[in-house]
Amino acid sequence: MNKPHHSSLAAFVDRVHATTPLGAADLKALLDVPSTVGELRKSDFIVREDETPRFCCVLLSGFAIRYKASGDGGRQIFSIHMANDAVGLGNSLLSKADHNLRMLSAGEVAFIPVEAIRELTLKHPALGHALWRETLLDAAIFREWTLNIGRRDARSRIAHLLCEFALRLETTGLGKQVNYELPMTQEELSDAVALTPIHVSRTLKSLAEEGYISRKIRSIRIIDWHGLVKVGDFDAGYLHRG
Amino acid sequence: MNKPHHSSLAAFVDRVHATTPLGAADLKALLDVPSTVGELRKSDFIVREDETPRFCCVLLSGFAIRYKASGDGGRQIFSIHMANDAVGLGNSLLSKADHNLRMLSAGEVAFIPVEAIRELTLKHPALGHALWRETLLDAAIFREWTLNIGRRDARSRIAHLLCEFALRLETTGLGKQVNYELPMTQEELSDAVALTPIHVSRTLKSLAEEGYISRKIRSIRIIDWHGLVKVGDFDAGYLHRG
DNA sequence: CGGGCCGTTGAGCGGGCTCAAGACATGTGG
DNA sequence: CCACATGTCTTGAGCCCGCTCAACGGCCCG
Repeated sequence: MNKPHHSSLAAFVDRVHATTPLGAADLKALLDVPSTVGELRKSDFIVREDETPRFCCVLLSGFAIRYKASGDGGRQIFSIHMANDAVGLGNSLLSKADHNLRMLSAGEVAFIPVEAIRELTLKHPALGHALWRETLLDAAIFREWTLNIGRRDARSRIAHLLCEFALRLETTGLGKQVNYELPMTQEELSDAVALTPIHVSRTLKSLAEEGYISRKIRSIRIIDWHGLVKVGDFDAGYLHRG
Repeated sequence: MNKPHHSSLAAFVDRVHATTPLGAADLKALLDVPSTVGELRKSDFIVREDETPRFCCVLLSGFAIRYKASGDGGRQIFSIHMANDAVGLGNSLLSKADHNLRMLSAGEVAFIPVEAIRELTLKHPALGHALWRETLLDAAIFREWTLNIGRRDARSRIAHLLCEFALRLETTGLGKQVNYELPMTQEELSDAVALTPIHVSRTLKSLAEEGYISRKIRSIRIIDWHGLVKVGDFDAGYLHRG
């Protein structure tokens, strides 16, 4: 977390503008919001549960997860974030973080003080509206995630996650839809889909044997996209992609 | 959905003001937002998936649920709403509803046109901020809900839901913490905790046999609050109650 | 070459599901 | 008031998906 950096948010601003068109003044204000860029390492915390969040962050590179632990040590991952996602908007406006936000890989993060966000939304209502919508899009993805965990079996859950990840990576320009690198271990995957790592391993294997995917370590290649979509009960509508 | 009604939002406005203090002008603006009150019956839809939401609503009485169905007919309930909850804020700012919003019981609903909400937030940034926070509080509850489904066993899931409901009913003045009416069938309960209705029945029975609760039809009495809290791995922090 | 991770595989168990029937409520019309 | 229908809750019996425990193999990095 060192030098102030102004151009780093450009890609993020573009994305917000694409989902919620903004005026020039609003765009400039968002682009010029004070922020510091930090290089985080794998497993670093961005926000820890019960802390008072002081920053809201934009992920510039790398991957991050949001999660919470249950009393008996179980962990549930709520979302996986990638470049140009605003993470911790949800946490930062509340006085106390209710979940953890942590790097899945090494990466760069732009830290924006919460007061700056607050000031921004009060001076630029349209911008407040746009950021609000940003958190709502996030919530829509999260609802599908919950449906996935609650009402689908292991095969569908994993297939669904693979489809979602493929599309989200592609929309942010981080990989080809049918061939990408999963930035997490099977244990982390299991915490995302609420299964055992062992069962994740077996399920991935069977998806490969049935010809839906092939894989080398964490590199996923989707061989039968339509088949995988069907297995995963996947309907991209909830991603609200243009 | 008939006569305009101005005082009906008073309790809702009070609640927003309590969680996010607002100035007099903002309070008045929110209180005077155009709305129509409708009497809905049990099972009526407020918003249906894939529709374009035209209203955002405040529940004045009765109970409502948000849910989504999976391809094979499974249903996942995401939240249960009660009096003075703003429902459909999350849906209404997006162009297409990604989930269903439906009455669990008969009740009154105040419908606020989405354009009115938009206008309100642009003219009164502090109000926009407050409503945004309202949706974030909702999201915090939802995360715990997902953790519940993903990482706890049947006993804990149901105990947790009973605890959450007890506290939320009490904070909105709808019942005593240890003695209240569950406004839903066991089948609906099962869609909330991602179990089978049969297993819900058995689990409720065993919670009763072990002395945590007693029940008559859908009337729940919590006998051992601390015990139930422990079984449910319940920590009220996520409710962000003052 | 040794020590961590990580992923794979096997064997056995068990929590929650399925299928099916019966017991209770509630409401409706006669 | 009863007869009946419908929806809800309960109980039983058996099975299977996913979990647990445990061992092994591959890979990376010192």
